[in-house]
Amino acid sequence: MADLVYRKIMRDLKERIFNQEFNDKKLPDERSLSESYGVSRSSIKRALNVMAQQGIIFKKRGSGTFINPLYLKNQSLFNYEGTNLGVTDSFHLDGKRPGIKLIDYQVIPASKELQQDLFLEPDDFVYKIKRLRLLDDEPIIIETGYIPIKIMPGLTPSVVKGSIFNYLSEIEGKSVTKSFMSILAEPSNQQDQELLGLSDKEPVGIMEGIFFLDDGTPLEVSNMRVHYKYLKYNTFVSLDEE
Amino acid sequence: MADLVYRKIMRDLKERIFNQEFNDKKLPDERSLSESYGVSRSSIKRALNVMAQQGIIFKKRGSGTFINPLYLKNQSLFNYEGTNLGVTDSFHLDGKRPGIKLIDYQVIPASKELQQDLFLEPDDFVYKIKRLRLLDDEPIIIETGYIPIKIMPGLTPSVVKGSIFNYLSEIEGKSVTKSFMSILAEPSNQQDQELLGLSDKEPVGIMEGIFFLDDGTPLEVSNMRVHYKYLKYNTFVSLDEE
DNA sequence: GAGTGGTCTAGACCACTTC
DNA sequence: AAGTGGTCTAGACCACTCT
Repeated sequence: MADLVYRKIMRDLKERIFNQEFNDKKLPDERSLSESYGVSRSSIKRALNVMAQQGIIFKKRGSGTFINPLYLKNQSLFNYEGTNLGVTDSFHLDGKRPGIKLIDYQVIPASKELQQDLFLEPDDFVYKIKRLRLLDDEPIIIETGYIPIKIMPGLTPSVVKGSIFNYLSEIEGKSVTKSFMSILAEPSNQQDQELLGLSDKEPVGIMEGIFFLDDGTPLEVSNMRVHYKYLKYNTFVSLDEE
Repeated sequence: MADLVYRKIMRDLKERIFNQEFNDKKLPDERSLSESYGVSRSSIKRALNVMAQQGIIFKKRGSGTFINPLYLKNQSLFNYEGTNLGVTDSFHLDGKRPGIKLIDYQVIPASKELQQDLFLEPDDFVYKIKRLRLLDDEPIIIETGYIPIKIMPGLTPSVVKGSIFNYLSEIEGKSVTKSFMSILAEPSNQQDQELLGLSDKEPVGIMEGIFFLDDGTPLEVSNMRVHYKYLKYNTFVSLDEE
């Protein structure tokens, strides 16, 4: 995976950009890069395309390829890219210690809506998993997730106290790489206020969506009510399609 | 632009998917598609890659290419993709009539922070444009934007009452295709409550970020305080890099 | 006109899944 | 072993920018 030609070139170019090797903010043209790396122009293009999509560089037909000055000044922004899929993963920030408190865990019949979203039959069952996520013992997210039992028949309360996505990839070799998400905000309700320690004037952010396995199977419907101070969704949007 | 081979194929495949032509949720293999469309396999791959990135299909090495069932059931979701760049554009929803009320419009020296974000010199000036955006006369967004005068020397109050991005593309032939955005939420302040008609328990969503021209020039720093009922940011996230 | 990125082709070979 | 997607190459030709 990591030894693909175009990935090696990406890594190297990022490194060189970081080291200010191209001080006029302009990269060498594709044909030169192709020659100096000893690879085809297509592979160079592929590397550059991915980097352009990540916002690291801009390509301008007829004149060249340029470094996004923001990337130099604020590289940390670019680490949020593609953004938080797993939640445990995205909040390791600031050296704080993440924690999970299990609030509710049961197996229930899938509702109509869950049947739709997870592509289940009327007699299928799902785990309902409600957890409180903490950062240095401070509660920040109330997370309610629904996972079909037929996808994870071996799910146990002890697994649920950790990262389900990590369990999936380490133990079952399945990986979660795609999701639909909606992000919105609401006044906090009483439960939010109790569990997250909010006043009645403080809101929650809501991230709800569906997570998919890499083969397209919908894995989980998730609803996260986030302490508003911890809701920050960073994204780089490109309207090109490729 | 619209007559590229891989785009034609994308359009046609989407059409055929929509018409349920592939009722087993499986697309023909790439080599067959290549032959039946009379194009190279690379062009097929390109079309399929873009569609996979959009979440319309899933590719599974060794077994085939499959339609995301959510796309069939809920195609509307996929129209939000890449998501709101221009703001006027993204709120035409529901047949409501968008409006703009100009609150403040002046030219000021660029602050340190603006100099950083917009790559300006210490003696550069920016327009400060504060507008209230309406939907059917109901206020929904307080938008404060900063644009360097040297990029748009001809900006006038009358332009500012409409879509600046449309003006740019129609009159000056420049297009805005990329942005960094952060999305968060906060309790509303007094001005939010007055302008957006909120109670003190109702929050605002905040979308702040930088818009870029397609050549990489930063065009605008924008801060939008959104009535919480209208904040809904939909996104399809893929952790693959391409 | 020279330089640079964009699109497309044709084909070799690899990696994974399924039978 | 056959089928299917993934990576990579080499090269042709087009479209835009610069001067």
